[in-house]
Amino acid sequence: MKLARPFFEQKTLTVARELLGCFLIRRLGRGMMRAQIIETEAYGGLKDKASHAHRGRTKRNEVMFGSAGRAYVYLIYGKYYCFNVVTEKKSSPAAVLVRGVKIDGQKIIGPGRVCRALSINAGLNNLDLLNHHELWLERGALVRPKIKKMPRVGIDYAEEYKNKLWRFLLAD
DNA sequence: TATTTGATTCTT
DNA sequence: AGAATCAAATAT
Repeated sequence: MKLARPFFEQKTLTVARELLGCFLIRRLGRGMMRAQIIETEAYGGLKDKASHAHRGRTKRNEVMFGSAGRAYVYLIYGKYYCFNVVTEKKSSPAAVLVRGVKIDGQKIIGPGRVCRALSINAGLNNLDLLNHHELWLERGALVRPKIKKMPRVGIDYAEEYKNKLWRFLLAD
């Protein structure tokens, strides 16, 4: 079942937790890929010094200021793409980064690797995941999975926000 | 206009 | 431990 708007409008930490076990579906021509989300990170609001939205609206991050349920895709280090899902109401810029998935039983760890595996690039930035036939999200199992919390990766500059346990993983 | 940077990954 | 690589953010 496709995830709907109210799901994405929840608090970012809630969405980050509840996306674990859900499926990211990618359709490419005749082919279809089904990726189970196994690792996420929350990037919340204007205060979070690790968030792209921390210093206000820019060309890159403007999607985070839009409606929940859209894709925020950006290029990092000139080489890799990162895929995020926008959360919360329009006035509250926030997103959840998908850091790891499982496709056909194979773990793909790292946001750049996830995008490479699913052919996600900047052309998909700002697409509405609720109303799209090439990329969308579906609910996982109804039972609550066991979840691990950890500090986020690659944000040493984020001062008092760098040790927040806003990284979530499915416990194996 | 010029310089720096980065929610990473791969090679040495 | 260091390099790759570039669009966008920040500094000038």
